[in-house]
Amino acid sequence: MIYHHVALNVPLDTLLTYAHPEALPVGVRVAVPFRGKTVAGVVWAADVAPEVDKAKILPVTAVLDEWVLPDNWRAMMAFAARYYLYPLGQVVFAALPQGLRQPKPVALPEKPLRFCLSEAGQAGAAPRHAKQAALWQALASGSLTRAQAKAVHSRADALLAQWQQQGDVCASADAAHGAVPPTPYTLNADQQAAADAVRAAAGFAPFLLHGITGSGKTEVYFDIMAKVLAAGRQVLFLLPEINLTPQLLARLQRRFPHTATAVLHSQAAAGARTRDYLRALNGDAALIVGTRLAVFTPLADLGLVVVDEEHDGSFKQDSELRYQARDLALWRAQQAGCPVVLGSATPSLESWHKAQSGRYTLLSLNRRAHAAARLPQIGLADVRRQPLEHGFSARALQLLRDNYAAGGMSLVYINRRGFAPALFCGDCGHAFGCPHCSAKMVLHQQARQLRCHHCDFRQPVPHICPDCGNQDLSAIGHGTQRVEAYLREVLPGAAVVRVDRDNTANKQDWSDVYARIHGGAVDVLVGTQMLAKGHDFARLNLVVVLNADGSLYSADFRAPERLFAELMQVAGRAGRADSPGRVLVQTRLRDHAVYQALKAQDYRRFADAELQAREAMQLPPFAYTAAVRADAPEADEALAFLRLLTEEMQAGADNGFALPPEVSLFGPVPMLMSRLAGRSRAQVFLESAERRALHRALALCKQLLLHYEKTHRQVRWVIDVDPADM
DNA sequence: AGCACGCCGACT
DNA sequence: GTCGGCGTGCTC
Repeated sequence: MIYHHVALNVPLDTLLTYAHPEALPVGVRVAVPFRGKTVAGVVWAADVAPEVDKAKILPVTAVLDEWVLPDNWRAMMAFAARYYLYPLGQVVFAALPQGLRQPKPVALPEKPLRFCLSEAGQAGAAPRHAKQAALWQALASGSLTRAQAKAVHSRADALLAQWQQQGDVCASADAAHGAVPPTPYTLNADQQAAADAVRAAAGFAPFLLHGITGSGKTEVYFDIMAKVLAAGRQVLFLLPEINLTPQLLARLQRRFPHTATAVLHSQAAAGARTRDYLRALNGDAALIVGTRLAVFTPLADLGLVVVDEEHDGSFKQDSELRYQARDLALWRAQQAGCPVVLGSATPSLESWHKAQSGRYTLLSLNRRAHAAARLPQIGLADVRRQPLEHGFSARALQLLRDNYAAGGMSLVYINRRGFAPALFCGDCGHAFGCPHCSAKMVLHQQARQLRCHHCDFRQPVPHICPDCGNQDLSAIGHGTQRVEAYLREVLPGAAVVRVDRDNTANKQDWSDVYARIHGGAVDVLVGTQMLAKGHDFARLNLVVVLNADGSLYSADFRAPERLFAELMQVAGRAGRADSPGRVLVQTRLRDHAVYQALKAQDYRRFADAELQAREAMQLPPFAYTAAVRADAPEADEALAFLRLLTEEMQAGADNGFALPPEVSLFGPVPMLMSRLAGRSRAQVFLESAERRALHRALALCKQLLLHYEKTHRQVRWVIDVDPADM
């Protein structure tokens, strides 16, 4: 019997050992018995010396597949497990699509047939019928898969069969790489320089593409991708969920019509995801486009990585395996020895710092791609001493009225759902908090409910104060619903549409609203973050931002960075076509660096000032950080649990758990939201200028956590490496 | 994570 | 006497 280490989907830090008559290839999926059930596993090592009693070792039930997960993919899994201190088996299963997590065989998808014109076909004449001629033309310019042909002509199946029989069309069963047509547009000088720099790169080469909104980053990506695809290599293209729209996919399809494309994101159907995953593994897909989870796709021959909107928070997974897809994408590019392009109008300070210090090559697009499109004018309304009408300054109202009168479309941006963010007793000051969280309940007028936006607890709106019996309860502050109601009042006749999670829960709702906006049937949009990203609204020429300051009062040092990126993005919604837009931001902190840089639309100024402050405080990117978080049902229980850990590490005595001298430890402290969904929460912060020292400290933390969790079974804990927020 | 094993209170 | 509470430990 040969012994094998097998990775299973269990929270164990060791691999389990199984026996098989012959040595199995590493990376092959197997079915194995585990606790009386049959589960899937991935062979990690063959011919190992068993560390456990041989009598306990069970035989492999079945070898599932004829293909294996490649070595470079397994190396990434091992890296992620080490870096994020997460059990290897669970990393492996987090990286597999649902269809490969079950102990069932899965065959590689058949190589899609590609159709092209035969010599006879090329010599012959195109059909007269216009639609048929279009398909014929498409076949003449390069090979098409069945699906691609169908996109050109709905009855492509029958036509292909007919033409094949006539000998005009032939089919072949390979080539993920069809012909890459020449670039259909002309890059401007900045775009060309950026594309040339990446095209000239050999081996691992990281680039930061900083391009203002509308500067045409996508055309630069496409131009670079064209070269790599034409060379027959694979491209991994990552983007935030919100940007992975049918519009973008259609654009890719138009630009690379003959390239086999895999689309990987959480919304994709399970079967399609497994199929695309395996096509990428097998080299049958050349372009792999997707959200953060696509970074785990096994790839046969990676030649380029692109991360669009690299600053976007959605690249960080905030549960289970807490990975940062942008960082893993860089690791993959390094492993594959290929260029990686990170693109953004407002890069993360981590990436900007690396570009400034020369570790990344900075590429800048400083002009809007369409010369006619001018940058929006951004103004600040100081609302410190102004009386506000339902949250609006007089200037904001005037702009909205004028724009409506002139037939423009406006966006009122407010980062609060609901009617009012809080309900108070006018007499005794009682505030209605969530019974399960340390947060105020939000008033939802239409639903006649108080709702907690953190745990979704709901209760009917009370009419009397539970403390003093007073009936004078007042709603404080403004949410989207209240703003919407007020705008209908002051702009009679205007079509006011609210877009937030409450009324746009599903895709259908959104596409309905989207269609109305594009049909020109909307005068004023009221919305939250949902509206900030991804979509262009041609008529939109005025953006009013209410009450943006909130996050700047928070203790999170990344709040200004995020607010700046968010406001730049919202501002970019205004006037993207041919008329310059106007933006008015209401603030009580007009002198804050965020607003001054926003007004000047000067990312560099903001980033450089912010980096100076970060350096002075020894915060990221000048230090590496990690958080150890715990939660438990009882108040202070999480705090007490983490104290066990920190006391051991700071005891001074050499108990084997002493904190390395290069690492600073802060806490434990209750989390900002100290109670969530009925559990108390606390965290410890670790920080070091040296990554290795930080990881040594985390390894000690993990040992202690595994030890103490045995006697504190109600406590749950997580280690978050490079946490995104505090 | 699950799931079985085990050692103490309230029931037939 | 037993049924079952969930503390403890293990999974190849």
